[in-house]
Amino acid sequence: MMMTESKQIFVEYLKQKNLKWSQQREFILDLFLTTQRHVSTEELYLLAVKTFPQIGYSTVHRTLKLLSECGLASERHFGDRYTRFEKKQKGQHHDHLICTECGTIIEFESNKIEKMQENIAKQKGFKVTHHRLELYGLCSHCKKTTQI
Amino acid sequence: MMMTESKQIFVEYLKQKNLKWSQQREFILDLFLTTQRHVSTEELYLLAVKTFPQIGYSTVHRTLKLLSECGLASERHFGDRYTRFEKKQKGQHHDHLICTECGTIIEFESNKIEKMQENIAKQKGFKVTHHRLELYGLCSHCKKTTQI
DNA sequence: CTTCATGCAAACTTTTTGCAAAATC
DNA sequence: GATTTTGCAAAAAGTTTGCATGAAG
Repeated sequence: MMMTESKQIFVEYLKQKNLKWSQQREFILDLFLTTQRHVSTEELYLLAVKTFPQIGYSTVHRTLKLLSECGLASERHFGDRYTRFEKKQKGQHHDHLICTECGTIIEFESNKIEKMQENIAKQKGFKVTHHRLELYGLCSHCKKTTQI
Repeated sequence: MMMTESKQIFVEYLKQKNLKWSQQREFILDLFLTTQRHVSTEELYLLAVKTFPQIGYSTVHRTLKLLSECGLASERHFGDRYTRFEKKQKGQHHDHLICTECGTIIEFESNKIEKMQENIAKQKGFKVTHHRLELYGLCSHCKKTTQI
């Protein structure tokens, strides 16, 4: 079995909780790691079925929940009503640019903005633990094609 | 009938769409305007029932949708699975500080941050139409009480 | 008196759960 | 062999819709 760092974390988490390693769990983890960042359960399920036809929706769903629990994924909501799962790499925070036309999601980070956020929070007496910043608009491609 | 500016906008919108003014619609608009900013349909319905016992959930829901359509409200998702409705005042944009302990939501705005967002978007070729910035953490009150 | 809104209940959508059969330890 | 997982189907949780009745224009 190929043992990436993520897989080790997952295996370790399962062991610690007296849960079992399974073909499906390994398959879903691998698939999740190779997809674009922001999949819904539905999307990952549809992908999974292609190479693992008998797999169940709930298995995918429960595995994604497990991945969230052990810190490999985090759940996000981008305005539609799907829960999306994002890969979480240790210490790597980023924000999102989202194209409202084609759905493209680009990641970015800005220390300057984060500093300012801290300042604002301090003014209001808040201690920030995390944040979310999303810029919605048209990507370079859609900007051209939707011009009249 | 007391005619606030919001009410005029709503009445105008209904007229234009050949829809009717009704007791319920007026009541729900008034109630919505006097609540804290971020109510879900459920929350507003429960409030409404207190003084208008026979009112229906779907009436509340449909009225909130109408308010969104005519620009008096906008739909938001804050991570839980409720859709929340926020009052929208013309030209007034703001972001949110959210206490993860007690749920308090404080609004703020920062032109500096918005300028920086524009810069970043420009670098990536994006044309930003709107954005959302949420800072999660502990408010001044909860910061104290959760300290060990 | 015609058309639209209401309130109910039922349908939908997405997420979650119960359970018998199967896989893991 | 005992215990957990799986995949199904059914339940939950939130949102949306169809329809007979009642209100608005």
